[in-house]
Amino acid sequence: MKNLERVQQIMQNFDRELFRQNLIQWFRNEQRVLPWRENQDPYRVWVSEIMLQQTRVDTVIPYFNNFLTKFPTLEALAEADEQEVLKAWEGLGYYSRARNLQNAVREVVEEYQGVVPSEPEEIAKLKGVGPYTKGAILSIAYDKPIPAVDGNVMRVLSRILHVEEDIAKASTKKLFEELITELISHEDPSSFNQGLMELGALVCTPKSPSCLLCPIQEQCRAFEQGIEEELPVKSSKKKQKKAPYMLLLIQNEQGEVLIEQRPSSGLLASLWQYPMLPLGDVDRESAPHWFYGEYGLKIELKETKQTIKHVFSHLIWEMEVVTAEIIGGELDHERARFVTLDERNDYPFPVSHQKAHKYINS
DNA sequence: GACACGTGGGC
DNA sequence: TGCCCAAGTGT
Repeated sequence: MKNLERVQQIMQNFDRELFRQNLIQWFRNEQRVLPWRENQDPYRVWVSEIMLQQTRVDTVIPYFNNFLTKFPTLEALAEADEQEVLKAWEGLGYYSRARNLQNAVREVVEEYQGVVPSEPEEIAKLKGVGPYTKGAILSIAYDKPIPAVDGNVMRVLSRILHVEEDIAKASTKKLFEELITELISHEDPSSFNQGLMELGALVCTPKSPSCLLCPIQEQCRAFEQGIEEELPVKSSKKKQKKAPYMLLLIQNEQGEVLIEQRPSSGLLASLWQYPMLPLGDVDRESAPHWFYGEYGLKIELKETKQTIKHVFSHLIWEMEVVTAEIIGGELDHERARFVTLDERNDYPFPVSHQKAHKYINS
């Protein structure tokens, strides 16, 4: 069935105006006080929407406040060093968001005279601004009736309208965008979009939704049938692959520790870490030889500490932490350097390697 | 369409 | 413990 046809089928006998009124009224009364809701500044809305991608509100709040203090304007962010931006993002995860945001902000400053574009076609070209973020910024900052479909919206609407399509599929997201296009309030698209998300966050939660408190209860098809817990339908993801490493803690005579910068693309791009070698590629016995070839330093393995386990969304690192002593050679590596423990604090580290900090002798 | 891309919290 | 999740995007 074509989407348009499916949309008509779903929307049959659904009172859109009642839905809009109840949702918007509820949002105006019940919305949380959040730092990015102080005003409609497109820059603030933009930063918040990027940070909130796949990330909880409670986690984002302190990062948002710190980020806006360090980079209060588009211009301030455009002029900042990338490393400084990554440091402000340290611990938030999905670090390409930070680099894409800064790139896009630089483009707005250079190509749009520092004004965040209010046209869908223009804002959609910016790096890191996908269909969701486009709709969120345009509706919240510019009051434009554009859909902003995230996980909340799909969950809430799948229940209210009884949609059984798998929300893990991209095609289902398109279906919801078309549904929202039919449903969205043109009077207050900002409260409508935010209301849908707020409802998903506060009432129509993934587990044990609070249907008795729901402003849309009388219109909810899932509640009517008592199947709210069965929706939305979502196919499960596969589990992570394990990747074993040896992580090396190496200090020179001054007590400085060896760190290196990760490649500028891929996992944890441009962040810093302790040298780490993939076990399996290299075994424990040949590790010093491998290390000499890579870094130009002759080392001797000393003490084996604990193994750090770090779970990512798609893989698991198991890092055996080993201290090593320098017995010769000279550091010869593009992206590696010795730093004092104080200096180390200025470098953005992924959480996985922050876990190794405590094994350093200081 | 499928997979890479982080982290911390809840049960 | 392990799995699911939380305001997605890029390739």
